[in-house]
Amino acid sequence: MYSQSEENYLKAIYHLEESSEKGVSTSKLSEELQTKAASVTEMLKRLAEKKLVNYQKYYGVSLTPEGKSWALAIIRKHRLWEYFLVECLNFNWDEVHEVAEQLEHIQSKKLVEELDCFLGRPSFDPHGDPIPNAAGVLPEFKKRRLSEFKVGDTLICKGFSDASSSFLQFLDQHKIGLDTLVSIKSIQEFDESMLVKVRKSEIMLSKTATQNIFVEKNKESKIKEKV
Amino acid sequence: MYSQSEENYLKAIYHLEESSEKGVSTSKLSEELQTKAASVTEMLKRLAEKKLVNYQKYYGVSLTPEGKSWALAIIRKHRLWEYFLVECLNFNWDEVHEVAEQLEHIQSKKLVEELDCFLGRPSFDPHGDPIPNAAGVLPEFKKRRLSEFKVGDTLICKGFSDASSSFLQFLDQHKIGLDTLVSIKSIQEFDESMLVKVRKSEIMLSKTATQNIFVEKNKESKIKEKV
DNA sequence: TAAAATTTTTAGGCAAAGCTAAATAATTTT
DNA sequence: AAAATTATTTAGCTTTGCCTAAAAATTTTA
Repeated sequence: MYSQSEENYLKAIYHLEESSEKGVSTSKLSEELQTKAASVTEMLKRLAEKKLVNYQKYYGVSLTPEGKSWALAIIRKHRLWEYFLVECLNFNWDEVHEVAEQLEHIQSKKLVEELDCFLGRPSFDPHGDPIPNAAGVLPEFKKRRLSEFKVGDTLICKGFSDASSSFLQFLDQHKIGLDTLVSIKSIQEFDESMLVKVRKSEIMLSKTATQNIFVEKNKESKIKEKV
Repeated sequence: MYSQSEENYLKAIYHLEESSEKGVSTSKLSEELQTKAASVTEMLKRLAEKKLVNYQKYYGVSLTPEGKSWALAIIRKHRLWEYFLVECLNFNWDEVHEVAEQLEHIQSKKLVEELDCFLGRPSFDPHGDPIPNAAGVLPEFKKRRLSEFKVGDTLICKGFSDASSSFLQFLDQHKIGLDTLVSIKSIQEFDESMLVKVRKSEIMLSKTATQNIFVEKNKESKIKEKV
């Protein structure tokens, strides 16, 4: 339907709209996409003709509803593929982006829906970013960091921030990955480090670490609490 | 490394070299790729410069070892993705081609190797076509049709010919799919139809049907025979 | 508020990959 | 063996998406 290049522009505009109050300018886009401003201008004219963006010479650009919904569809694909790569194909979180950039442009409604289903309709990708559903709606609950919880809570790891490879290796060593169960045993007051239980063993996590681990409340553990 | 278009040419040349004794001509290629002969000539010159093909004006084209190995890499990806789509994502055999045409161009060594591993290193795709290994070597044993076997043999379905959708539905109804076990109970002499056992039930298959089902000898059943 | 600085757009090019029409080479027919 | 037919290549044009350099608009600053 649209070219890879056009899709990349839509995605970039979407991300820039999200991450800043002001509108999206030609120069911001050119930096994001690593192209020259002149090329951006040209493309914006083309996208405006296709009614994917509102573009006013010299005054920046915004997505139309059509453009936004297309951007969300690409982001959905990107994040589902990232999830697949980490969950099924043993990729690390810092390796998935490049490949997902390619996979997100594959055109097939059925492919996306079946992949989503195969993966168990995940709500967050391995970086903790929300995955829009087929209708382009983002999950309501926002991502929460392990550092936000208290002693006694049991949580399921649902994502990790882009982090140094040493952090990554640390998690790997302790076999902390997507869907790993973690329960908080104690919290040191002075540095907010946590002693957590993972499977059979107890591990000490610094505040830096707990801020970079995204989690969800464990539904099963709620049941146990009641019993 | 190479563009999608270049890869499609390499693949097309490979297939035409396989399927006919004579060399590959500009017109054959232009028909295969649905482009004009003039465009083919242009591309062949480009591929020759990159040492992917041997090209002699007016006398057709052939792949160099480099070109052949690249073609096999693409075919490997194509068939692995087809296998994935059918096995994991509920695609039917007649739906996979279009999507695999896109997926085969994704560039990532790790992706291909991990996918291969995830799928259990299959030797044949859902159409019964052989999948080259990472070194570009095709599986030795060639595909065999159910119709070639005799009473008492137990076999594993490994592929199905491109067939009518009614054949497809028939197989679906009887839950005959990839890796389904089939054992031959009896063969009618006059029309070579087979009575086969699939799980709990017995099914009658016409010769047309048995010729379109590709199978492999079941290793486990060999063991049972010896016991 | 006018000059300076910055940002954006326009104009003109380039490469990839397709096209049509015309020219040329190869093959077949007479 | 020449003519006719068919296949292939060349030449010139189109679109996409990028580039540089120059021009124009906007914003900042003095």
